[in-house]
Amino acid sequence: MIAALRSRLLAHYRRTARDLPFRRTRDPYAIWICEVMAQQTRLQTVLPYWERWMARFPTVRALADAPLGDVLAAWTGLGYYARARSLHAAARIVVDRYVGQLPDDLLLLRALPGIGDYTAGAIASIAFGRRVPAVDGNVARVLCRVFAIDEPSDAPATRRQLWQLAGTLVAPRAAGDFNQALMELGALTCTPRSPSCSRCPLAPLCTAHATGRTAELPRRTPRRPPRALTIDLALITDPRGRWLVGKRAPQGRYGGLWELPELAALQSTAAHLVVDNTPPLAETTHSLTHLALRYRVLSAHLPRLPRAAPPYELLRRIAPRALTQLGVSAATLRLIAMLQTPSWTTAPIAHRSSSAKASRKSSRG
DNA sequence: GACTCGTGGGG
DNA sequence: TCCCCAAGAGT
Repeated sequence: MIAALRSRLLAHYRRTARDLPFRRTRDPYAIWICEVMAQQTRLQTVLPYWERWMARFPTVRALADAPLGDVLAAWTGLGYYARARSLHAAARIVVDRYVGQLPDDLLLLRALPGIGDYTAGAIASIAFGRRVPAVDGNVARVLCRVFAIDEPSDAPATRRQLWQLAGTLVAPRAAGDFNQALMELGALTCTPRSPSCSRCPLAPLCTAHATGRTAELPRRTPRRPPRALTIDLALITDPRGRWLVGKRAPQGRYGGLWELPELAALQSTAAHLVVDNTPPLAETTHSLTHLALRYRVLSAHLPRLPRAAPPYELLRRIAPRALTQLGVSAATLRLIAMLQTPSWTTAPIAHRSSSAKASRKSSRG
């Protein structure tokens, strides 16, 4: 069974594997960057970011030497910004402790910030040929179906079981290919809904397929509905057309990124803040996994630059065009575009939601 | 163990 | 339109 699974999977992979740019390198750093970018993010989304990143920060040392602000700017739009902060911190550790060479040991990799069980296994197997498993969402789904695992795939006990199982399956002399093959099978063939069993190399071995249960496996635990949160932002323009912007403290949501300051933060520190009694200049909704944000941009006035106040560690005045070159969130990019686009700002209120496909990809650089 | 942390593609 | 869920990690 194990031998058949390995040989079928590897043969299928070697015949059909996508020609992805990061599969053309064995540079552990390049693979590391790719794996971190791919956390909870589709490969298709990652590709252009990875290409730009490798040109901008070609080596561990280049990354370690760069200011965090440059690193966050390169991450703008990718989400989960703690990944960029961890990557930067880890690069400095690798330079200080390992003379710029990523360690080839699973536990040493696992100890670096931003590298958890999956990423450690992926780097160790793909970049260093170690015989270790790497269980991501794809692998969990494939294994739950092939072995008809009935418990929710994200339950801790199930996850332990899946890692143990994957460990016994990994091909001894082709661990990197084996792990990638399992992931690619989950991404392209054994998909969450309507899997393509007719062209799956594991279908003859798959219990879910044999028993007609591919639709109900893996079992999923229901997700709680997102909490609604309205955040009012201040647009404060000086005579030179610069905007007051804040740099968020490094921890938490959007940590280290720049944005229009939250009204509440300014009110806690600025005595002479005046908020115009007019409709919002722009308004947008922005959905996170567990949060439904609603941003409103209100026109306001402030005679002097206020002290920084949480969640901001810095407040500055800056030209809107320059703001888009700093580390900002996708939501901030969209708000900037709305505030600068005549057809939006001449209307009483500019409305856009994160699901409005027309609002995608503003100008950046 | 339960939460938090982004964004976008696809059904 | 809405919902699901991505080559997860940290607290």
